Amino acid sequence: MDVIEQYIISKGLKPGDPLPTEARLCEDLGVSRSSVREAFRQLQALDIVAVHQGRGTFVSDMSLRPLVKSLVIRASLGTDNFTSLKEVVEIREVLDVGLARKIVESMEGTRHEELHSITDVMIAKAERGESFPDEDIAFHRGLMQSVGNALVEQLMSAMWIIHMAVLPDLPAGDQTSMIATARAHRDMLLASEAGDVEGYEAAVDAHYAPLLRTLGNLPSQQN
Amino acid sequence: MDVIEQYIISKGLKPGDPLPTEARLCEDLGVSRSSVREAFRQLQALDIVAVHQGRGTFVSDMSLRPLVKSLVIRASLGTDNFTSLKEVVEIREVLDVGLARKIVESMEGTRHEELHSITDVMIAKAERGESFPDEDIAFHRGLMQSVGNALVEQLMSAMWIIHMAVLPDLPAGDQTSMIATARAHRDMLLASEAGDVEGYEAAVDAHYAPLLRTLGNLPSQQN
DNA sequence: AAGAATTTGTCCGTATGTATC
DNA sequence: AGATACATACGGACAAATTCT
Repeated sequence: MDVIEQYIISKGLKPGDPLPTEARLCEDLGVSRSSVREAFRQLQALDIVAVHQGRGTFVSDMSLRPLVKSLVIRASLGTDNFTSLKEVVEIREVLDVGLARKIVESMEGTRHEELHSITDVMIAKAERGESFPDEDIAFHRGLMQSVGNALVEQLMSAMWIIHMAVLPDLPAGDQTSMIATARAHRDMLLASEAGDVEGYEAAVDAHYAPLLRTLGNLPSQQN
Repeated sequence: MDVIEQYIISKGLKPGDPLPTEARLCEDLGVSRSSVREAFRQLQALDIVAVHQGRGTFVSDMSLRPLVKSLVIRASLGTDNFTSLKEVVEIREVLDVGLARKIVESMEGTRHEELHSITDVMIAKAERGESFPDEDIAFHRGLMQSVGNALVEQLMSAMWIIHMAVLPDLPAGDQTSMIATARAHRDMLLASEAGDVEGYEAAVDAHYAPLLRTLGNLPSQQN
């Protein structure tokens, strides 16, 4: 495994570049095919390489999918499922709050039509009693994009995916909370465009409040 | 792999619990040793299971070590190494800023002697021109502990380990920056104990300023 | 369009190193 | 010290998928 890693780094390979075949590596490294395959499997699990039957093995894009898988399982195993989920939601909130200044700084004075239409759809759906997971993730992704940090973006998306994987159904609970959540999104957008950091932080609070209240009160459940 | 995951989840196994032996799984699932081993290798890479020769395979603690490995390689491959590293440092900063209110809230009115002695050592070392990586990680870990979110703690530690793995040497650069960084740590602590959120945020800024300046100005380098 | 070549997926059998009792 | 249980490693064979001729 380490040898292959060093190979990728030393050759400066980029995602998509092909790696030597299993047979080739057996010769070069003087090990059996099983060993090469087990090494590739580990790198595959980390999304460092991608293996395709009949084609070969390639450098992958090293996404945060492994993190998601690991944390989803972890959340499914905690004494009560909601402590783990609460930690994930808190990270989401910490990222939103921690990026407040950067986001407001880069959004101030602009107007993002696509984000506005997303929040409009959110509020409309909430008033009809529908949930809006797709709009939710799209909104947060859009906000994060403005800071120009790919890792932050992926981390936020990862936490959101974990969130939905552990608790697929309700994003908030009753319709009152859903409408409040939808409006909080709009308030976040408006505050950022207005350059109002405090307003943005308050909206983030309002955004997570109903969810955290639900998680705090909910009893434990077995899976 | 999925079958084993489901096995862990359905049986509600906790870290340390033993899994069936490879031979056993071969029979139960009707597959060969190689397949079982390759599945275990993937789960091992994700730190979901731990394999011990001569003893067996056990549920592991699902740490964020896989994330570290993945991001270290990613950072070693970016067009210039410092864009990746800068993203990691920015996440550290976002976590510190995003946790400001929670930290100050839980620290206000208390006095953490061990954290004070850490910052004292930091400042002393900085004035002697020595770096202080151990004290640095210990300090941030100690602060994070007060919020009672294990995931946040691990995420912060992971980012710090990546940081040091990619840039093992200088934490800041010249001695002036090092002293400023050391003092910023003390200011973070004092502000949190005084319940001063704005002061805490300012100290966080001062803490990361020299580092981000260095990263922003440094030219790219090959590994 | 058919067949050959390449490459990964799976399986089997055997021998070896390691930990536990 | 010996026996047992278990993972590690190797080599060979065939199947399945993809690509090339």
